[in-house]
Amino acid sequence: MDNHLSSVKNSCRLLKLFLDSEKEMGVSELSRQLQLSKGAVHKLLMTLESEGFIKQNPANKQYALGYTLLELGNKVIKNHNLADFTKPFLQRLAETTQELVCLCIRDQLDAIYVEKIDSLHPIRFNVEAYRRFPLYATSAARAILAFQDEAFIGNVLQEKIRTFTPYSLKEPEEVMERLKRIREQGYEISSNMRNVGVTGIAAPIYDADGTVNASISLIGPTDRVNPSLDTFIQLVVETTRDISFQLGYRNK
Amino acid sequence: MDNHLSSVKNSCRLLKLFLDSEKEMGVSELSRQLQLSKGAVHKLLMTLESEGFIKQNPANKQYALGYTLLELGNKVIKNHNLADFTKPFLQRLAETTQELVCLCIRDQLDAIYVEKIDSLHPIRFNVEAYRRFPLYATSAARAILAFQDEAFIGNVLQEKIRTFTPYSLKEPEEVMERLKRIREQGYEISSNMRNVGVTGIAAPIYDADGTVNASISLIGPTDRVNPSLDTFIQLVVETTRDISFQLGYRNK
DNA sequence: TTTTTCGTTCACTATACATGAACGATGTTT
DNA sequence: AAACATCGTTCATGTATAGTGAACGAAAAA
Repeated sequence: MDNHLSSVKNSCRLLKLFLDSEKEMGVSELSRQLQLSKGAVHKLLMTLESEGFIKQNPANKQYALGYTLLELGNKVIKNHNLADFTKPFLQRLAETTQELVCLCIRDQLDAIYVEKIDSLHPIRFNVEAYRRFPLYATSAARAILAFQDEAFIGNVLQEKIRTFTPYSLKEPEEVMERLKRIREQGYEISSNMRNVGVTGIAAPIYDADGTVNASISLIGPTDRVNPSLDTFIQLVVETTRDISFQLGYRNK
Repeated sequence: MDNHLSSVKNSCRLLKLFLDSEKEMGVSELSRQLQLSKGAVHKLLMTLESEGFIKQNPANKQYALGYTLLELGNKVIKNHNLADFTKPFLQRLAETTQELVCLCIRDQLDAIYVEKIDSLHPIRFNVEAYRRFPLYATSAARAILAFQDEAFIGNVLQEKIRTFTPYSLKEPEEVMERLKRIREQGYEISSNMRNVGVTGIAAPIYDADGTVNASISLIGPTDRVNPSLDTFIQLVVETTRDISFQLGYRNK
């Protein structure tokens, strides 16, 4: 808060408000949520609109996100060569297992699915790509979190833990225990924690220097995943091992 | 420039610089391009980074776009229901023609492809989605531009015209003439103007109130498009007519 | 080694920003 | 229809803040 540009910070916060809103928003609503005067919000919007970051609907004077953000977001993926690089591996894994396969990365204190191959089963589970979620929440995320240093894990777990189902992990200690098991066995498997009836299998991707900032996970209905559990685990682990090797990681 | 927030404007300009850069950028380079002091740029970057809009590579201290922009960009598509709505129409058109089919929209003074179905031919042409380009540059864009009011068209054509091939339109008068023909025949067809050896066929989508802000285009190698030209034109025009009708547009 | 260029920090002053009230327009309630 | 509420937008004002430019150590280039 100290050496930050307040109006820039406000504009960032304003833009992010649209992430959790399904509709357009007006000056008054934004000013309430940001706790800023209407005049200030209006000026923010005018500036952002002139740069294409915001778009006003002439019909109802309400505001929405602008297409320049689409350009910028697309550029982020392009810059992220890990997604390109791992795509063939994901495709092969998806083909042999016929289940949803995702590439998950860490960004700051959050996890994001940046690539996925959908299952072709008529009954299939889906995840939301490009949207942040907590690093303790899914198997893919925990497969990354497990290999961060202690201080970082402490940081993540000190915020109030969000639960998604009655089976979600609730206490930091539960998560810590799970992370320990992930480190021991090299992969994570969990059911019902993010969505009931859904099982995920995930394993970490190592960089050349041995750090973990990404993982691959296989996600599907528990009924269908369980019968092939051992094969699926092996396939996921092998895939991440291959990728890590290609990235220059050499397990002693 | 008057009632705009300068630091917000600077931050927007800074972010956009990354669109035309293939690599990460440092404080000095950004400060040169923005004509701002290094100190100011550094403070901008610190603020943007704290909000996830920018990411610093610890290895070389260079900066790149952050994943929050990925979230925001994705939200823009979700909000844009025209893309969802037209997708089935696009898919049908792509299936019958086996060529690249795109949905193009207008945003301010630019055009953007917001949806596309790739051709399955081994030899196929591709376009860059989610990236702005001038409204006079492609058949899809001109199919939109032709139906804007005169003042707007004048605005677009008064900026220096960018050419992409030796066959691109160079003079405002040439464009105007072409737009007239589009209005007369209801569709646009052009070859070699954006890419040599490529032909595009495009027709406008009308809103319920009769305004045009989107178009559909079929794009492919001239050798393959020409033999079926008349059928393709008819199919494109019919598709846009169907969509316009569904949107509530009633041609007298 | 020397020299340049880098990212980062800091004190300082002009100025640009957030405020809060007032405006007309729009839409809701009585 | 009339009264009311709420909307987006505008504006003058005083203060907090943004941009400057020099100085720093670190890292690369010569």
